[in-house]
Amino acid sequence: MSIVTIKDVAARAGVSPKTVSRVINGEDHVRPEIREAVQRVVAELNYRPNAFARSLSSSRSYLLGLFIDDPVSGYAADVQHGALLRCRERSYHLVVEPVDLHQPDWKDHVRNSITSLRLDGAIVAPPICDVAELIDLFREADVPHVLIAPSGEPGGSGAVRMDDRGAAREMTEHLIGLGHRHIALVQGPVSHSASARREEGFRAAMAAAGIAVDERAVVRGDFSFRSGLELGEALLNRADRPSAVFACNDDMALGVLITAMKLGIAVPDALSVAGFDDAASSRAAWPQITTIRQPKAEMAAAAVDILVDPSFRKKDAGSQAPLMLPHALVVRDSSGPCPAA
Amino acid sequence: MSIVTIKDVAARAGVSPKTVSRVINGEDHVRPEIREAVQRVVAELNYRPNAFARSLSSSRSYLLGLFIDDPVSGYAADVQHGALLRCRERSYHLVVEPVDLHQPDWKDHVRNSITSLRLDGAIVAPPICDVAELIDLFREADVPHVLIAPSGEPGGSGAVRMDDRGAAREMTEHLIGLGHRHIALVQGPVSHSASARREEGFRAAMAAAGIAVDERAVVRGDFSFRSGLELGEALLNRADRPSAVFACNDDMALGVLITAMKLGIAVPDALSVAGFDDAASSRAAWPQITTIRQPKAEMAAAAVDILVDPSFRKKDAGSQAPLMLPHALVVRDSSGPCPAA
DNA sequence: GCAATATGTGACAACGATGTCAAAAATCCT
DNA sequence: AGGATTTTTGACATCGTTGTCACATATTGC
Repeated sequence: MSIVTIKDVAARAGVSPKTVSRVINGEDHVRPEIREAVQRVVAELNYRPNAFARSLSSSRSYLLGLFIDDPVSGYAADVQHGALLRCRERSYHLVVEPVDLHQPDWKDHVRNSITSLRLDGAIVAPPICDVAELIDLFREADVPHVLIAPSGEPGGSGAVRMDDRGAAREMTEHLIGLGHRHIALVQGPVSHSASARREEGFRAAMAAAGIAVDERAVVRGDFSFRSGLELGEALLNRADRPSAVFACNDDMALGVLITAMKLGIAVPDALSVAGFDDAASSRAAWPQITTIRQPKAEMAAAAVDILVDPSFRKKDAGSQAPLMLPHALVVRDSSGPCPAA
Repeated sequence: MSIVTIKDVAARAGVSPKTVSRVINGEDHVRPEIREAVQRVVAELNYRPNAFARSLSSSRSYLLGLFIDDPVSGYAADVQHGALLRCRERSYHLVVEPVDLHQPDWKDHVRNSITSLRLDGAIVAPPICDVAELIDLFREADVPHVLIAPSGEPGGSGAVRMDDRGAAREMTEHLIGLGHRHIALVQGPVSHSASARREEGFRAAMAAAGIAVDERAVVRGDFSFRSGLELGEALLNRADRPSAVFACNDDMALGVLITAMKLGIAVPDALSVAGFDDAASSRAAWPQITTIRQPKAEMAAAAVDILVDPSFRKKDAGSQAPLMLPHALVVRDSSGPCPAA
């Protein structure tokens, strides 16, 4: 027989299905000897509970949804991997749901996966963790959800984040410490709320060092390689070009780096470039890019923990402070002493 | 009431649940007027069938598994995205399952998802689509499965592939057409069966042009950026260095490109570099890398189609010829005329 | 107009687990 | 020892859908 059911196990072990169920789910009130006997039979028969039957009957789905804007990005891949492995440890499953806000029916897709799959919880990645319309969908359906690096205080939602402000400040201090005074900032898009926090950190560090920010050297990209290319060109062709560029993600930093290369500006000798994210591209560049390591996988794993942890399911969920995970400054070869200094 | 069941719809429409079921599943034998009436009620009540109940009852799970070696790679992301979107169109769901052959219990994980989730089908990405032990797991469980770009003729399994041999041949011909005679080949790892086919294509083109292959310039990497870096260094430091390097994937091509840059060798003026894959890195490099566009998302989508198509479920599944999807030569800036020519 | 066939429709029993609750067994008290 | 607990166990209903099969209603052919 190909498919082993709980009844088969029960029959073989000489107990009722319910008792087998108890053993499987690690519940109390089973005599140790019986528990062992059942476990032996489970192993013998190689029995695996049918996830659907279990979900149907228990009204828990053992399914978590990961809602992502752009599932092809490296950021998404890291987040997904972190969530996936933790789900596996907890014997949950993960369903990845791309959310394309440009499509008119994106809400239907989300509602569909919520109700049809009866998700036990949702993880919402940036930048869509800041889309109120989306979050409301989870609220309405009463689905516990954790936001990764959201903008504000997420009332009623769980949240996991890193200290974007502090990290940007550290990076800026690193550049200042190398003697740089004229530092450009390549901002991220307004839609990513982390952008604003990184800018804050940058300005805080500059202010603390008593350096005035050159406002014409604070420009805004869209986190794409291409925008880094374009903004780098604008920035580096100026007569009084900055001696360092801090880009708010690695793809843009790479764009700046390559522009410098095209223009014959040596990095890091004539120009320092810093990124943010520790994406694969920052290591596959030459020179390798100094950056901030974001705990992407760790944040996702923590989000899984929060959702799976029964204590989170209580009513006072929203009152818990957002979990803050540590980042790290990764100094590589694209940043060096200021030539003028 | 928060949860709408099929009974609610049936009651409101004045028919039996079974009839509603028929409408939902697009079955025959429902009078058009009734069908419409039911559909109206479904829309009104915003009813979504409970996926678990449906699966339990019908013994179809509407779930496909995607088995991937390294879920963080860009290749995986593209494959996953292609599969995901097609699944959505077909109203299936996708479960991503990382398979880490280094972990002793990888088989358990796979078996677990097969039996516990009752997968309707499996998609197996390279390189693990060539792992017989894994494929046997699907055979034993009688799970329809489609391999993406497998090595040999997959007896009993479905397959979707591209013409690696032809593509490599085209790329080599492109280089030869630019006047190159001394062309290096940076091979992929033996574990990736596509590697061998790409080498074949390379040799075929060279032979057809009557050019002898410099065997010392045929080296093997592991598809990583780092290996491209190292092999590039070995290749380009030789006295009689090749005028063109054809790397079997973009990451390695990027490694070669960056080595050339370090050594002060101008690309494409003094050296042409070609890649394979059309990964993001090939576009985020400078100069942008000439490469082969692999139909990654398309292969994945086709795999979904095959699995969902009932005709595939018939016994003669294996007899169908593997589906071949078109690639494209993408000429960008890293390849140019041979300087010596 | 009356069999013989199609075509709709619904009752009912699965699917394989868990929740509830009551019965049975073991343990604890004087 | 015997009643009061506590712990362990299983019968049975249930989750929300679909498969099966029988029935009711149209359609066809002669």
